Amino acid sequence: MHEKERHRIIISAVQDRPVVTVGDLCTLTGVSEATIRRDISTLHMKQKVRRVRGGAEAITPPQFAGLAGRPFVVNETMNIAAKQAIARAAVEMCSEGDSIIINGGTTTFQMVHPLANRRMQVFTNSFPIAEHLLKHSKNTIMLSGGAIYREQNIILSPFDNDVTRNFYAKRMFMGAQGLGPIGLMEADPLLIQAEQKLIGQADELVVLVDSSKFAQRSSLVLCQLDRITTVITDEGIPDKAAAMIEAAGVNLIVAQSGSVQENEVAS
Amino acid sequence: MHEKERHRIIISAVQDRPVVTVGDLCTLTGVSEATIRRDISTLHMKQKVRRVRGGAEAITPPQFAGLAGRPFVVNETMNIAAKQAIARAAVEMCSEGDSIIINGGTTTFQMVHPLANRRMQVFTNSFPIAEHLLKHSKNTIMLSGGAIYREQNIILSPFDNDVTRNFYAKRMFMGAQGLGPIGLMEADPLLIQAEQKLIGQADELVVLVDSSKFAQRSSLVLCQLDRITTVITDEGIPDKAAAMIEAAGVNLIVAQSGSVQENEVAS
DNA sequence: AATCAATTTCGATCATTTTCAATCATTCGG
DNA sequence: CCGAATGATTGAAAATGATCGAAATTGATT
Repeated sequence: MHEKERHRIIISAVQDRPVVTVGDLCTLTGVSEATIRRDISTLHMKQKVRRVRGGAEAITPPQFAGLAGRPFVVNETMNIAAKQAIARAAVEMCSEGDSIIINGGTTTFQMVHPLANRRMQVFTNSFPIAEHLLKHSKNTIMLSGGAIYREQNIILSPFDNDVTRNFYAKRMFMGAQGLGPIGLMEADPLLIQAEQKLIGQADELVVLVDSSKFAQRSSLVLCQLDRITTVITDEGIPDKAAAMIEAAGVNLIVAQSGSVQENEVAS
Repeated sequence: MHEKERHRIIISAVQDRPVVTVGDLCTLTGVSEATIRRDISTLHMKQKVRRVRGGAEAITPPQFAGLAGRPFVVNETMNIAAKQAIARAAVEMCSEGDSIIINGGTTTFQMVHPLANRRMQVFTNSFPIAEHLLKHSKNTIMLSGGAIYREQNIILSPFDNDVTRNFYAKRMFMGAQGLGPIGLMEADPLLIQAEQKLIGQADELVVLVDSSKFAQRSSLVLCQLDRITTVITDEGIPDKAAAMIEAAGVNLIVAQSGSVQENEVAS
């Protein structure tokens, strides 16, 4: 077995498991411990693996624990105020007891706080949203089934999910990557897939986008403008975009991020 | 067991209970108390856990206000050692990369800690299990869809769930309320429903019951003995029960909760 | 409430085992 | 034959487990 081959094996092995021992790699490659140690040493120099006592581990810090499943990675501190105002306006559209669908995303996640006092039926494909509502509210939570995608923080199934198909709601709330004359745009194909499974399960489609999204362009178009019932955004929306939305016959709600709205509870 | 692995297990363990004792961690990892203390000490330095007398606790204050969605409230501090030993034996049945199904329950929940070091495919109907594994392991998590029942902490759908139906696994692990000559018994109809949806999706059915369960009787029979492949229990099992199980042609594994471990081989 | 005894837990130390790094001999390919 | 890579050996370093006295907790009694 050649050196390069062993290196590939070692790099591949540390991906699969948190740590690989020298002994493991010996049986895996069939060479002596001394050689494995030399390999680990050179790979450590090349920053390909991290050398630890007893073997090697992946270079990625073992802090993944906070990364996945957490609400959202250091939650885009930008626009957080606008997102919260938008989310609050979205929740205010709903009455007690309503059934709604919330598609996963950083903006829609902000809905969990105003939802804390409600008692509604919430269907979502977002693990963090379900988790938060489960722990901090009395809403009924329904979850779509499937694999949990750590990066996007959504649950998605390659199969048709009858739970999804049988759940009908008054409104579906979703975010997006961009919103333009072409329609609603998304960047991640996985998100597209998730969203398209849910669209059509609700009477109204409500889109939550902060005003920066009107400048964004993305290659993937999710649906056309006239499929949208309502757009909720913040005060920064350009006049042109507002005109475009209203021209398409879509309701436009501009959430006041600054101060007074109705009464509010901080959760 | 490697140092890093132990650290992961410790970090994982402090998540679901206010404090973990040194003894718990010993049985969980199979090393001596001295080593556990040293580990806690280093993790304390790294701000990963807080060191307290008797063991360790999570660095985050016990702010968990939500009553539901919590792993399992104060549920049975009793038998916790036996349950952990049983769960550990269950995980040791599996190899890296295996696909398994874990049915929700207090005993099966203990499988999350030994699973922290694994990279397997885990399908579950338990929100707490999914949450823990998502945050503290690199396993692939698949979740069944449906409503989240707060009391039982499981996800259940009134509809047929194609995700469930399409997921096939080598083994399914489940707990139970009781195990007698009549078969496997459960107390809650909701759990029966959830379990019956999953049985049949795996080649082997492994039942995790601590020895107190052999005395329990319940009105609802889930399945007959011969449907079970393996029973894992603790040393307290009555001879009569052991005879009954083996007479039915079911494998019986008695997990040693206290001390002795066999040698262990990764991979 | 205060004190004392009994139990548990901790920290330090030391012996044992495991792992490492350096050295040297051997093999392999040119 | 040379040089690079590998394997083996050995003393050093590190990790682990066990032991024991000290400190803390518990709870029982006065």
